[in-house]
Parts: sequence; structure tokens; C-alpha cells
Amino acid sequence: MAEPARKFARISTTPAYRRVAQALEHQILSGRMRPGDPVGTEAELVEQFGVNRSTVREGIRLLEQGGLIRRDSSRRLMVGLPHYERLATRSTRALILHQATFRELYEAALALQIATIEAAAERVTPELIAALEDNVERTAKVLDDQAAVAALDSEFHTLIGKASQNRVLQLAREPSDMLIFPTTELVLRKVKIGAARLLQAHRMMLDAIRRRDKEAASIWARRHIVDWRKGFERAGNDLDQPIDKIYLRYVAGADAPAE
Amino acid sequence: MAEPARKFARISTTPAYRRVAQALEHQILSGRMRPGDPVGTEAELVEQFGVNRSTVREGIRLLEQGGLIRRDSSRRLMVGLPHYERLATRSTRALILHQATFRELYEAALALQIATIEAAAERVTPELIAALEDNVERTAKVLDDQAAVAALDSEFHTLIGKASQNRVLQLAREPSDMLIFPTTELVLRKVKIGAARLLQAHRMMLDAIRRRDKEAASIWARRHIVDWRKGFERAGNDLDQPIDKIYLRYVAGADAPAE
DNA sequence: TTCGTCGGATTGTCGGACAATGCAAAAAAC
DNA sequence: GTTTTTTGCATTGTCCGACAATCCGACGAA
Repeated sequence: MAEPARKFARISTTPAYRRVAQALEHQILSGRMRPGDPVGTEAELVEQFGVNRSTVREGIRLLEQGGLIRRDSSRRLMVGLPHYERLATRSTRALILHQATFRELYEAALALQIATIEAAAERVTPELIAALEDNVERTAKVLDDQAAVAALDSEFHTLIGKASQNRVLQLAREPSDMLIFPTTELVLRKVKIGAARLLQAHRMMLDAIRRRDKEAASIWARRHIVDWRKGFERAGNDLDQPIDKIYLRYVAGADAPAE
Repeated sequence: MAEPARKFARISTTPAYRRVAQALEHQILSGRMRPGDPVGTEAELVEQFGVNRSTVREGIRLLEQGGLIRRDSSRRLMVGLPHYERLATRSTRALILHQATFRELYEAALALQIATIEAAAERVTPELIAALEDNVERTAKVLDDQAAVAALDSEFHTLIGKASQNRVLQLAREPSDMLIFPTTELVLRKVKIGAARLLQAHRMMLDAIRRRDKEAASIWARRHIVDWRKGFERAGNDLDQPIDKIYLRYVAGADAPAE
């Protein structure tokens, strides 16, 4: 049979639920709806879009997962401000599924932490210095408790991130941080002097930041992460193994379906 | 008034549609379902979970947006491998909504590009060298066409990313790349010798990578990005302005709802 | 003022329905 | 027997209507 002589362009038939999502997203990104604004009830959206409530609800789910739309204490819809954490967990999952290795994490963490601490040395505020000092003090007190030290280590680096006042760097760092920090505790258990070295590194970094000494801060940050790598390897782990083996228990959220 | 003495944990009642999504996600992340596997029809999921089809569909939407579940050419569901691009656009949006500035982008890009090119110098393959050479040649041919040069510049950096063989770095870079590259064309229009400088930088980076000379690669990468910044400022832009003004048109996808 | 109670509004879930479309098996043509 | 066409079934997208659970504000009682 002869070709139907393609006279017409392919008609794009985007499902209605997706168009609902796109319309809402556009409103939000263009600034016409701002974070915190109420989105309106499902019934209102039904009326505005002229589609069924089921369709509206499917569209809402699309945005809800991304954090662009949230529900407040009651269950009303409002425009949300997607926080990095949520994005980070998504990225984290992607890295796991792509079977990224610890070496890749290490390399990225090295570059990002150094850049972050240099920015922090430039722009740190007195409040954050105080918070960092407090963190270091608390770390010194619980030096025998590996879990506590690991948690404080994570907090320390989060504070450095805040001090950097660079949201792009923070965003870029979060996936690797989320995957590396849970191993700190394991490393500390294996390497006995690890906690003391960690504390010293934190002290030196804090001191360098306080003096706005980018170079010293950078050197100690590097040393700190190299220490992590050495500990990781000494704990019997292979830097080239994919991360998924270790992390599933950390990222897999829920369990049973409805029953 | 006395404190209510919080004795009870907040009672959490997760909606069924979300539990459906969590159950599927858990299956995927744990590896019991692998990318490419069919998820099954909606009817099957209805039967397995014992909930209504509408509920199943809402749960699917939650995952569909994140790329964890896709639909193939027909519309059947299958496990997807969320690609970085999708994550990057989400992160990009977050940065816009958080009103990040170009200075933050610049700082992050500097650190990330340097780390990437150093990794690339270590691990580049002959195929990628060939691809990079091809890219540079094509750039030399269209030096007067700013749009073409900008596109090739973006491609060049993507290739460097591939050569680094570090998915964590690539993932970390994408948001800032996506926001910076669209400005390259603007910069090239304003700064006449920009294209020539860009080409020279690419040549030197390629040469350094080929020689596995991390130091030279790093130096030229830095120079390259500093050039971008200078051009950006010379074009009359303020590095401390939030990025949203310029980028809405790039990231806002669709417009009209159903009518 | 504080505390129950009530009713309206809204969301979560359900069941059923139907058109459009893709896929595969059955039927027809060679 | 192989190729093409047709037919039928399965599946998704969309709609409708319904109801329980919950939240919220108002109203009245203690």
C-alpha cells in the first residue's frame, strides 16, 4: 500500500494529568505563585482545568513527589520550596542504581569539600563560628562514642556548608555527603585513633576559618578526607566497589505495602 | 499554661497511594526489580496491593516523575534508570526558587570543572580523545557563529565529564552547567575575541589531557572559567544577581493547561 | 473562658464505566 | 507455506458518582 503521504505533523497528545502538572509548575516557576501560597482545593482545580478530580489528583502527585507542592498540617495544598535534602535523596538513589563506586565519591567529595571550606573561610559569620566551636567542644566530650562522633562530624560539615553561603556547592555536595557520612562510624570503629584525628582536623579547620586562612583550611580539609579514605581501606573495604551493597539499608525508606 | 508533656509520638497514617509508591521503590532499590524489568499492568498491581486502581495510579505518578518508573513505546510500565538530566532540571529549579546567584554558580563550577578535568586527564580513553578532537575541529570551523560555538562548548565539557569516568562529579556538575552554559552565547556576543579564547582554551585542555598532564589541564580549565566570568561581567551583568531573571525562559517547559 | 458538639468542607478511597490505542492471534490473500 | 489484513482483547486515560475519615470553624453549654 502506498505511503499515506505524511501531510500532517504528529499530533502530540500529552495526557491531561501531565498537562495539569505542567500548568501548575509553570505558574510556580514563573513566580505567579510563590512558596507558601495556597494552591486551592482539588474541587477548584477541577473547575479551573475542566478535568475530572482523579485527573487533577494524578497531576498533583507528579509535583508532590518533587516537593514543588506540599500539604500543610491539614491536608490542603500549598506551593512548596523543594529542599535540597529531597533532591539529594533522589540523586543518591540514582547513584546507587548507576552503581557508582566509592572512588568516585571520594574524588568528588575531595574537590567539593575543599571548595566549600575555602568559600567558608571567606564568608563565615560569627554565629557560625560559634556553632562550629560548640560542635568541636561537643565532639571532644564524646570521643569514645563512635556513633556520636560520626553524627557530629556530619553536623560539622553541614555547618561549613552553611558558612560557605554557596547554595550551589551545598546542593552539589549533598549526594556524596549523604553516601560518605554513614561510613564514618564504620571507619571509626575500625581505626581506633580515628576519632582523635578527626577532632584534630576539625580543630585545625575551624582555626583556619576563623583566621580566614583559605590555604590552611584547604590543606586540613584535604587531609581530613584522605584520612577517611585510608580508614575506609584499612577497614577492609575496596574503594572500587559499588556503593549499593552498603547503603540499601540507609536509603530504602519504607517496607510493607498495604495489606 | 503548662507544657502538654509530649508523651505520645505523632501518629502517622501514610496514605495508601504513598505506600504503593514506597513498596515499588523498595523493590527497585533493593534490586529485586532491575531497570528494564516490566512492572506489570495496573490491574496486576491492583490485585497485588489490594487497593483501587485510582490509588495505584496515584502511586505510580509519584514514581513516574522521578524517573524510577517509565513507560515504553506502548504505555506499559517498566522500571526506569533515572538519568542525571532529569535530576539536574529538578535541582536547577530548586536553585532558581532559592534565588541562588551567579557568583555561587561560578564558584561551584570552578571547583567542579577542575576536579573533573583532572580525573579526565587520568582516565581518558582513546575514543573520547578522538571525540574531543572532533569537537575542537568543528569549533574552529564555526568560530563566527556564537550559538554554534556555545553549543560545542557545552558538548566539550560534557565529553570531559564522560572522560572523567566519575558519575558523582558529573551529577554534581550538571545543575551548575545547565545554568551557566546558556549564558555562554550571550557572553560571546558581547566579547568579540571570546570565541577565539575559548577555542584556544579547549585546545590546551585537550592537549593537556592527551599528555595526561593534570596540572596543565587544571590551569587551563581555571583560566577558561575565569574567562567566562570576565566576559559575563563585561557584558554588563552583575555576578551577584539571582539567576532567575535570565533563566525562566530556559527551564519553564509548557504553558497552557487543558482547555 | 473553656469545653463538647455539630455541620460543612475537603481529602482519601472505592467501584464502575467507556473511548482510544497497541498488540497478538486469527483469518484471508497470495 | 508465507505474507497481509482483520479482528478481538488487553490496557491505559479519563470520567462519574459515592462514601468514610478528618479538619475546621461556629455554636451553644458548663
